[in-house]
Amino acid sequence: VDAKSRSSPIRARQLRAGRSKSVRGTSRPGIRTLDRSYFQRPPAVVARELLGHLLVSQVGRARVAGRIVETEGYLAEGDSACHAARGRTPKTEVMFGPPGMAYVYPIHAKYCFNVVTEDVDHPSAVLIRAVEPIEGIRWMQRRRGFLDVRNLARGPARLCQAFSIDRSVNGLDLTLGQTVWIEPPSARIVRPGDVQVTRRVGVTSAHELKLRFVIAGSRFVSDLKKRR
DNA sequence: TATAGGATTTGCT
DNA sequence: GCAAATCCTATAA
Repeated sequence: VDAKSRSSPIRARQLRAGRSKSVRGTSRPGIRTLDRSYFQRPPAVVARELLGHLLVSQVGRARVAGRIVETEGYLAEGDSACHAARGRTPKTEVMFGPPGMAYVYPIHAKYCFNVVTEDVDHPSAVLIRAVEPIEGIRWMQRRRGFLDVRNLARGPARLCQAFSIDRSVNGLDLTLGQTVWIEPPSARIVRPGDVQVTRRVGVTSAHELKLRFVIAGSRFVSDLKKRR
């Protein structure tokens, strides 16, 4: 890792991702990733549209995938619950960069996975809170230590454990289709009427904002209490 | 160096 | 329903 990449976590991650391409060989012609313009939109829009998309991770031979059923938006302005609201720090650095990058942060000895949205210096993101396991369930069960499919990726930290997402994924370019990426829905399109909008889970401020999006009726959402 | 608190999860009552 | 577990980050001293 040279001096330039050391000064930029994002660049460093890109370099690592580029190197891993030949090692892991996860980039295949068949993979359809979302391009940067998809993420270059307001977090509430991206959060809503990501429902039904496929979150994929591939580490070595372990490929796991799940249908996104719950997301939350975090705004660049007027949102005290957004980490970037406290300013630009090493932790929030990635949010201030280009859209389409992974923002992974540690909390309570666990991790949460976000996608950076909007433009540079406009720090917003979408938290992926839950997916419905679709592929690689055996890998998820091994990583989680639980067999119950319903609890494999129900909740942001559980999801990260099942998908093997940790701090090394922070700053990863999700448009590359390497290690972790998101694919458009192949079937079961989510209709507007199937989307439920509620207050966010767990935040200790900005309770008034309704930025949580769930596929109504899904058994795989993280918070089973009826929120408004 | 110390401390408080967090976009959580789990197990026990 | 409640509280412990667990550890990183930011802030203050």
